[in-house]
Amino acid sequence: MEIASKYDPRAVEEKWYQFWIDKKLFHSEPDHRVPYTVVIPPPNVTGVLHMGHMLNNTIQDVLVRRARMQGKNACWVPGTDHASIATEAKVVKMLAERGIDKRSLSREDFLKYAWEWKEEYGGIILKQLRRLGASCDWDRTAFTMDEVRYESVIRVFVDLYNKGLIYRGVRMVNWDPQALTAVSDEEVIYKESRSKLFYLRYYVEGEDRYIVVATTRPETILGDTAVCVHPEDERYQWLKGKRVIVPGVGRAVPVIMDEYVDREFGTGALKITPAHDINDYNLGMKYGLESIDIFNDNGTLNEHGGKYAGMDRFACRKQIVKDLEEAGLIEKIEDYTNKVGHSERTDAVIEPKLSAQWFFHPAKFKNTYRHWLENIKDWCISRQLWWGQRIPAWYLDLDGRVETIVALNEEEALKIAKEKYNHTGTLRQDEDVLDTWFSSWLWPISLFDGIRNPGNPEISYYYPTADLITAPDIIFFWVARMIMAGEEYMHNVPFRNVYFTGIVRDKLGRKMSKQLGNSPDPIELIEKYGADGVRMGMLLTAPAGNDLPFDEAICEQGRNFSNKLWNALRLVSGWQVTSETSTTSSTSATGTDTNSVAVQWMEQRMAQVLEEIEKDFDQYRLSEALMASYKLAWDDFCSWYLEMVKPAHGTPIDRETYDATLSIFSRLMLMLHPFMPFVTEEIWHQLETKKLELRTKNEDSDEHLSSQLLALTSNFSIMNQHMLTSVYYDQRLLDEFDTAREVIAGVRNIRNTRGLSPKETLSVSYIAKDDRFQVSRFEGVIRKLGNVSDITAITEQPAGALQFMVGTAECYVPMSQNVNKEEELKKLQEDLKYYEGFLRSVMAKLSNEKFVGGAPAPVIEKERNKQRDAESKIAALKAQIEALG
RNA sequence: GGGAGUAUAGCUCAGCUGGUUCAGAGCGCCUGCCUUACAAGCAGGAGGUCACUGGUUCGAUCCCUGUUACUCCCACCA
Repeated sequence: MEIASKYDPRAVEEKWYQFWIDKKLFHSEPDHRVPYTVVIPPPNVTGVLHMGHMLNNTIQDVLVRRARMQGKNACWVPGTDHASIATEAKVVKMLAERGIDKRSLSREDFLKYAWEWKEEYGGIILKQLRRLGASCDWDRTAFTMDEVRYESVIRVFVDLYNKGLIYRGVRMVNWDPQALTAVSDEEVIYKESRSKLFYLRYYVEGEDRYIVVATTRPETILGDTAVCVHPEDERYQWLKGKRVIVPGVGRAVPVIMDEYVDREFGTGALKITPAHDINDYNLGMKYGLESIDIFNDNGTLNEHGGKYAGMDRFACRKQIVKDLEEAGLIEKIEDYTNKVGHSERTDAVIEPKLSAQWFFHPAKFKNTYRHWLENIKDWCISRQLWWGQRIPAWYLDLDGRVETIVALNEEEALKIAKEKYNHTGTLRQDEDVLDTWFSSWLWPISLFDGIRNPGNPEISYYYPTADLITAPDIIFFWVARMIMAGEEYMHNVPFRNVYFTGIVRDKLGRKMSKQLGNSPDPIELIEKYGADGVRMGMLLTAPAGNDLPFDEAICEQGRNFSNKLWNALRLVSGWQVTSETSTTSSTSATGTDTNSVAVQWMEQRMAQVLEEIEKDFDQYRLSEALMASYKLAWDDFCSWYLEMVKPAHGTPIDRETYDATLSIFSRLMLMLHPFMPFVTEEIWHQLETKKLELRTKNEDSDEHLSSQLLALTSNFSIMNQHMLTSVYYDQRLLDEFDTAREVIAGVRNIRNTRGLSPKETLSVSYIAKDDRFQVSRFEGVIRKLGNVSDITAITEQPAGALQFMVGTAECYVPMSQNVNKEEELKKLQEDLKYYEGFLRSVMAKLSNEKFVGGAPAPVIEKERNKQRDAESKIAALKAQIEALG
């Protein structure tokens, strides 16, 4: 048996992933089984794998693999998102690097470049997922802009338009001056920032008096069309009906009065710039104010900026402040902290801007999502980009007015134009594309072609999906909208459960991000610790819903665990098996009795843990389930079971125990497989091969048959074996083992503290106070693992022995040499003190009449038991102290 | 400004309907070991006023009041 002592994940992982792919084990087709569907939250097509994806996809894979092993028809559909803003930005950048200006290209040429880019870099993230072991059905890989998804989006747009849920209108939108597009409210992130509050003087027209107005954005005075005060504000009553001069601009604007103004803030006077602030816009509408847009799309000042035209908005702010100061129009400047909206995608400061956009009106879903969407607002779904689904709206200029035609394609649009307006010329299609979320909200439906082809066998079978695993920060972007689409088009929500993962943070609690550079490269981690190790690291730090402070050390723990399993395989593989059957074997005193009780115990223990794990999975407590499996494998199986049945050096193991061991080991691999797919597949195969070799060898079957069987085994995979289910287990046997374990630990502790060699055989005697102390079944185990020659029940405590307690039983280890009286006494005294204190607290309860009167009988009985146990321990300790002293 | 959550060992977290799974786990730490599967290992061990305060109760980590600290979501007052 030449097996390396260090497990090498690399070759194993490559081999088995290819095997799974070759055998098409991830592929799913509708059949008679119960479906278990998961759709991947599609990552950006341009993205690379980061730790958030690792977590998210590991969880999905665990659930999918487990469901598959439970006999469900598991279907995990992968795909990517076209991410219009992010991708278009990257393509623009790439073109710029090649010296090409986007504006010099036609839409078609630009899209050609974009597709090229997508083909080249688009697959990366999905390839990386393979390294993680993700068992996605790659044959179903989708893209939000592929034919099915593109058409689905267009159909939905047309349909919603016809239902009156989509409209085009001029509204104040969040403008991203870097990406040059509108973004939705959800895509604006407000960040606290230190800024200044400028107090500006607005002189009253034709008078020397002035009013002071506070603003954080002095450059917007160029677009001022009014000043507003509270109608009941005593300070400003004299301004009623007057006009004031916008400082530095010279324009006279009216003073209006509205309750909107907060009298406490600033000076209680507010300047109104309807084109550049949503609240000002509303006031402008109310009072019929003029709206002066002073910005170009890229955030520079336009012709309304006068001498500032062409300047960037922030440069302009500086300059205008300087100019106003020189003109004596600034009263004062204060430091001020406020929140400034930034674009989620580009981080540019958002500029409120008036423009014509398309909106989706979700009011009809208000009741359904009251708890999520208290203040539901219309969703701006158009984006001023080329990369994405182009809005299927065509415009027709008819004698000065514009008619809008929404249709599936140009041909349809032309037909409508002809029928409705008797127009036969060309039409102008809307230049904008749809928000990416407008395609992702259809994902669970469009993946199965349920939009274009309602009621098809796939959508009927796979929808609704089982679990959606996603991050909580896209509840509004994505989850809520998917539910809306599901109800609108499938009359059913798209998933049964939503599992919200935590946010991956670094050790300092900071969110992992590219800018901070605090995110490890997942692929490097996999190279270092193996995919199984990294998966385990992710899962152990991620109790459901919590943020996970990621620490590489836990991947190391995962790697070590793989190695531990690997070495257990090495051990078991090396054992020689007796040719005779176990019943006639009489190899040693600690032989088959010990082994058979060991097997019994391990079986019970597995059943017990299996029950735990099932409960954990029911509650999606994956890290608990993994931890329970980890302890079962490491502590119970390796540290206890294997040590119990391990044959003495150079001696063989009996056949029955060996078979049982292989079987237990193999089943352990099944339990662990969803968490650690690679190492378990490898070990499982080796174990199955071993089993088969053994069987065919022993039964004298012909070699041809056995090689055929072997070939067959090599075609099997652990991943579609049947997952174990919990069965009845014998709690009493488990309890007895725990007693034996404590005896062994007691003996080992004595060795450790007294510096005795593990090779020196000791003997143990005990005084049991009641039948809770049962060691007969596990005597052989105690002998073997404690290196104890004999275990004797006695009634009198022996002289010159060291002592420890297991429950209420006193255990003694007679010493040949003299024991250190001082030290032993000290130990005993400490114990005595503890139990006396314990007894006091118990007695305090029992002598409290209110307790005895008020507590239920079982509780009182428990207290009485505590009292009895404590008293007997105290008596025993006193006797020992007496004997020593 | 509105709402929600969290606070338990050095770290990350379990702890179901108040009382023996009530003070736990993993990692880390300490001590001793290369015991022929594994030093990526083996054996043993130490660590906590369950944030602070008051209350309910025979009894509180658990229920209630308040305080403090942190986190998240929503709104966005110039």
